Amino acid sequence: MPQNKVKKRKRLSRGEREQQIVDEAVKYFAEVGFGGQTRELARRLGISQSLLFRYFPTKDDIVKRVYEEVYLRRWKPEWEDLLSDRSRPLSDRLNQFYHEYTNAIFEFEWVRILVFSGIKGVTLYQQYLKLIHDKVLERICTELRAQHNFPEPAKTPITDREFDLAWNLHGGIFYIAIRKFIYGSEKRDNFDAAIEDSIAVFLAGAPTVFKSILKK
Amino acid sequence: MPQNKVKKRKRLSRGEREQQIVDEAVKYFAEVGFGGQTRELARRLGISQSLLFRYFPTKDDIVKRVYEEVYLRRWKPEWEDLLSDRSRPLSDRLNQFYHEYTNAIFEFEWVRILVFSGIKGVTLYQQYLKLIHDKVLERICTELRAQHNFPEPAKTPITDREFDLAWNLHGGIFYIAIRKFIYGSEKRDNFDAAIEDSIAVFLAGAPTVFKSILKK
DNA sequence: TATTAAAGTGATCAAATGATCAATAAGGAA
DNA sequence: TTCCTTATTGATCATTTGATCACTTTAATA
Repeated sequence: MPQNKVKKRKRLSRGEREQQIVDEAVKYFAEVGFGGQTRELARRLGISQSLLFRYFPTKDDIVKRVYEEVYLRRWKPEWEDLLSDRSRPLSDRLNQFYHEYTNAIFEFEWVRILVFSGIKGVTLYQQYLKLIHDKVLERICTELRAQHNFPEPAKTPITDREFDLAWNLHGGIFYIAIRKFIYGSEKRDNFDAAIEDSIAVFLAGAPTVFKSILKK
Repeated sequence: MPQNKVKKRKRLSRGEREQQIVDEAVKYFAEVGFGGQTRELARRLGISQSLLFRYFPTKDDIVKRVYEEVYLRRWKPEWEDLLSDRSRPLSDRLNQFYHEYTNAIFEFEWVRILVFSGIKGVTLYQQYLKLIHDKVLERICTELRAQHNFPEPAKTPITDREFDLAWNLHGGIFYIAIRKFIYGSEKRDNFDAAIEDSIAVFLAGAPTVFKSILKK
């Protein structure tokens, strides 16, 4: 009878092992928060705790790496073009963007790491908010103006109030993820209908308010 | 020259000391999260660390008490009547409600404890979301129907899609607080204008979507 | 097969941290 | 003033936990 195959599974290459550690760290910290212990992380990986410190000088370095892993790789640059593609109705573009965006983002690990990072006072998420501001909201406001023949942003810069409205749409959608993954109070999995409706309300209601904002 | 007045300030009554501990715990944990240490909390209170355990058996009991302290005492029952008061325009009612609500809620301690509690898996916040659902969103949907002569909820129950729209409004507003107190990316203090505009968009856009939801 | 660079481990340290308890002292009652 | 309840404290325990290091084992290479 052959040896039970429980042992002798070590000696990965530097790169492989490192990636394996990072992947498991993302899952683990998303589950328990960044207070999780290195021993438990090592146990889940099936390696000794000391090995972690061969790959990362301190626990904090693991945490930082987890941030990077989670924040990067999700944003698709083509979304920026999508939002600005005036050959299609704005409604279509917004629906496609938020459909794809929430598919990429509405995920247990991502949302929880995101919220935890805010608590740790990390600035990475602020950068992420800036990305949303610059690449999404700014475009939404611009396109909405174009659709209704309001002045271009080059002439009349987008006001705080316009950005606030776009934030309200975006925040309302993101708040679904918070209810689901942070508070566990939302049981559904598909939010396409909710998102479609939110966009419809926004497109039906925003022009009126934009108009009152933009008239001198 | 009299003794430096640094000492001899102890022996409060049971009730006073307990309240003092709770108040400081709210501030402290809101600042650093529930990973904060009992020694530091005691230091801020100017008492010995061991005294904390005379008032609370474990640190976790302090944490639980902090939850209660933060969640209760903020909700004003008169808001429920306010939202249903059909002698006033719905727009006025919503504006007054969200003005008062955000004034009561948009506070460093409250928002952060709220988010932390989600992370600790505590059910208290789920109760809070249920409160919002039952006392706020349900009323908003009902009033919006009434304003546009749609069927009453007693006849046709409010649908998920209608609740989703109300959540979008509410979540968008609450997301302002998250940006401000969790991520520190929002520097302003007054959000009345942003809230007014969000409500205006909702009231202008929602009826159309409600109509398409409610027609068979 | 022998060599060797480096992946991996177990033992252990040191600091942090929740909790306990015997001793102290404040301050109201007698 | 004296007594006595109890609020308060300092010392200390027991665990947890991040980090270190000398030693072991793997597997590519000559």
